[in-house]
Formats: sequence, structure tokens, C-alpha cells
Amino acid sequence: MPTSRPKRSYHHGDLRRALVDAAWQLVRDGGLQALSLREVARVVGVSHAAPYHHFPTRGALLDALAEQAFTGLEHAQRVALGDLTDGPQMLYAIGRAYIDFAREHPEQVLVMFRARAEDEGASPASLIEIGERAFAQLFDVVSTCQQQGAAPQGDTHELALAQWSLVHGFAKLWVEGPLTVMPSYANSFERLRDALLHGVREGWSAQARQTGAGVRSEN
Amino acid sequence: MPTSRPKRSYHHGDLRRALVDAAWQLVRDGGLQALSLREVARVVGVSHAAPYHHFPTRGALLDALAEQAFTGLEHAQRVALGDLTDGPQMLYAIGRAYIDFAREHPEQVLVMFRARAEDEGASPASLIEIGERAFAQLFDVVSTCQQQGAAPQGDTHELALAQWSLVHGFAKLWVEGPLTVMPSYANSFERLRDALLHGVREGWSAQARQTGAGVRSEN
DNA sequence: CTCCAATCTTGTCGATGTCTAGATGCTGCG
DNA sequence: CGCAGCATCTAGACATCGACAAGATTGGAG
Repeated sequence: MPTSRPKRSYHHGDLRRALVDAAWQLVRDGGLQALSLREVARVVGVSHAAPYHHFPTRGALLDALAEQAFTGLEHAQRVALGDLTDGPQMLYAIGRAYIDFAREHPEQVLVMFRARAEDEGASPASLIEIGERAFAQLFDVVSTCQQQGAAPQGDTHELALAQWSLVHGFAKLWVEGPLTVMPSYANSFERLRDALLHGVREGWSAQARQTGAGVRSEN
Repeated sequence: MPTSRPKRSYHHGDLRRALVDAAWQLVRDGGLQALSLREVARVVGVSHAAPYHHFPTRGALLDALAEQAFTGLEHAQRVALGDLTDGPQMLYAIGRAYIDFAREHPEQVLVMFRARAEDEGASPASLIEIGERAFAQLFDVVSTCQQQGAAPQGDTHELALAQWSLVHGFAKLWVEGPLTVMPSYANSFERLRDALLHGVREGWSAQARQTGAGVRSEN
């Protein structure tokens, strides 16, 4: 669907947004390969060189998409956390938000982590920064868990990275296909996701109860 | 492996292998984008259409690469396991093999999990099968851990998938870039890897000691 | 109202994936 | 030994793509 803007003759008026919208549609339908600047221009109804006045290269358009996607992920995580205060609950919520985001918007995951897979060009600083911001949310949750005695007392960076790896790996395995073609796993998304997330909670609290003295979570 | 076949005239003699080798080199140097059938042909020294007599499409060449890569991963995991019999040691060994394989051969990881990222075409059955074989090694290790009381007694599929997700996620985060650009993590590969793997071992055994009665690992 | 700069178009170049037709030479059969 | 079939390789062509250059158009600052 084109934008609701009335079609102007020569100057589009909101071409940049229209290009981004069309680009998402293309990636959604046919993957990264299906995204070409010329096709985007064709969908929007402008000439094949028009996009170059808004994105100097194809990679720049993809970077813009990635920035949108990271923003969306951060928002999804913030919504999922809501006003929770219990560490394990927050950990489950943010992990589930990450995984569900990936399942519901696989094309956004494709775009977010395309870094070395496609271009070898370095990502712009703004993109790196917003990615780190999304991860910082997880870091804070893990830190909260530690403070509440629901996680081992080790290096928070290591713990947070472990949780990120777990959740990211599951999401990627699902999005990229391997899990969807293995009969043992294909039709059990919710069950596997919750087993994963609850496993972490129990593993961490079991460790915390053994090694750590001090505060306890009420779980 | 008889590779040296000096037939240079019209029929190459071992063109398929030469194409695959050249393809690896290209992906190693410039990522998936740098792999073009024409460039491969150019490197090998044949005409631009010659590869089509061995790979019906670009994706077919990538599938062949992926098959090689999965075989290599399976081999690396088998070597790492060696004749270990202690569950936790096996779990560490196979996880470390996976992660190190990804770090040492990032281009192979790119090719292995390119599924939906590039082509939307379904992977051939042979590729799926060999991927499952590599995962089956992990499944067996997890099962061994359970039998030795070094892991919770739940569904082995869920546990194995959790371990796969963890290790795969870490490997992907490293290979795809996010970790290498975050200053908190960039220069600590071995430390983070071992923290990750030991964390699983301790989490699982802590859970097993609490919930499970029965066998114990000597760790 | 004028004029400039941003925006958009047309035209072009080199590169790529894939198809078709034709050239070449290995190999098995007489 | 010779020859014919067939897999292999080459040459050419077409559509598409990213990217650049030069010209057309227009909104808005002065």
C-alpha cells in the first residue's frame, strides 16, 4: 500500500519513508535477496535512481531498516518488562520478548544481524549504539536478578552475555530454519521457548542457593 | 584425495573440486556477497558458464559448501570428544568445539546457516540430514550427562536444544559482529567462552543435585 | 518574484545469474 | 583401431542490478 500522501507530480514529498516501507515489504516477502533499490523504486513509483538521493547505497537502506528494527526490539522489551520488579519474572519477560519478536518479525532479525553476512562494511555508529541500548536492558535485568539472589554472583557481563547467547541462539535457530525442518522440534515453539527460559531461571537460582549466601527470591 | 589432475586443455578433469575450493577462498576473503559464479570461474580459469555443468545454480554451489562445512563441524566435534566418558567434560568439549569452529572458520558458519537469509529455496535433504547428524552428537552428550546425574532429568530434547541455542548464539554473536564491536566483550573470547560453558555445567549439576536423586558425577 | 539547491528523471556502464547453441574431447562399443 | 555418443566446456545473449553523471523540475529562502 502506498502512503496516503496525494501523489505529487515530480517531488514525492515523503519518499524516504515510502522507500523504507516498501523495502520492509520486499524483505518480508522474499528475504534479503529480494531487496533491490530498483525494485523498491518501482514499487513506490519513482525512477530507478531516485532512492540514491535518500540512501547513498543499498547498504545504507539496510542500515536504516536495521535501526528501525532495533528500535522495535527495544520497545518490545520495554513493554514486556512493564513494571515488573521480580528478577526472574523480568528475565523471563525480556527473554520471551526477544524470542517472540524474532518469531513474529523474522525479516527484522535478518536485517539486524546482517553485518558480516552480507556487507563487510562496518556498521555506522548510530546503529551500534542503539543495538547496545537494547542489550543494556538485558544487562540491567540480569543485574537485578543478582541483587535479588536469583542468579549466581559472578561477573554480570558474563551472565548477561550467556542469557543473550541463549535467547539469540534459539531465535536464530528458529528464524534461520534449522529448527523448523527438524521433526522433533518443528511444532513446539511455545513449549521449547518456555522450557528454555524456565531452565535458565531454575539453573541460576539453583546455583545461587548453593554458592551464594544472602538474599533469596520469593520464587 | 587425488586433487592434482593436470589436465589443462579443454576438459578440466576436476573442475568441481576446483570450483568449490575457489568458492571457499572468495567467501573467506569477502563474505557471501563476494561469491559469484563468474568470479569463481575466472579464478579457476574456465569460461563463465562452465560452473553450470556442476552446479545448476549459485545456491547449489552454496549448498555444496554448506555440506562440506557441516561435515567439518561434525569432525571437529568428534575429535574434541575423543574418548571422553565424563558427561560434563564431554559437554564442555563439544560446546567448545562448536564455538571454536565458528571462530576459526567464520565463513563456514556463514554458509551453513544461510538458509532463509539468502535464498528462500529449501535446502536439499542431504544437507538437512548431515546437519541433524552434527546435532545428534550433542544430543547424545546431553543424554550421557543426564544418565550420570550431571543434568536435570527433563526432556532430553529440550536440554539439548538449550545447549545448542546457547553455543550457537554465542558463536553467531561473535561471528556476525555484535560482540566484536562492544568494548566490554571484544577482547575476551576465551574467558567468555569458558564462563559460558562452565556456567551451564554448574547450573545443570546444581539443578540435578536439588531435584534429582540417583547417580552422581565424580566432578 | 527570482534564483538556488534539493529532489527526481533519463541515460549509461560494468557486473552478475541464467539460458541456448555450438565446440571439444573422453570413452565405450563395434 | 576407429567411430559415435555424451559429458564437458566455450561463446554469446538477455534481463536485472548497483552505481554514477548530467539534465529537468520544483519548493522555498531571500
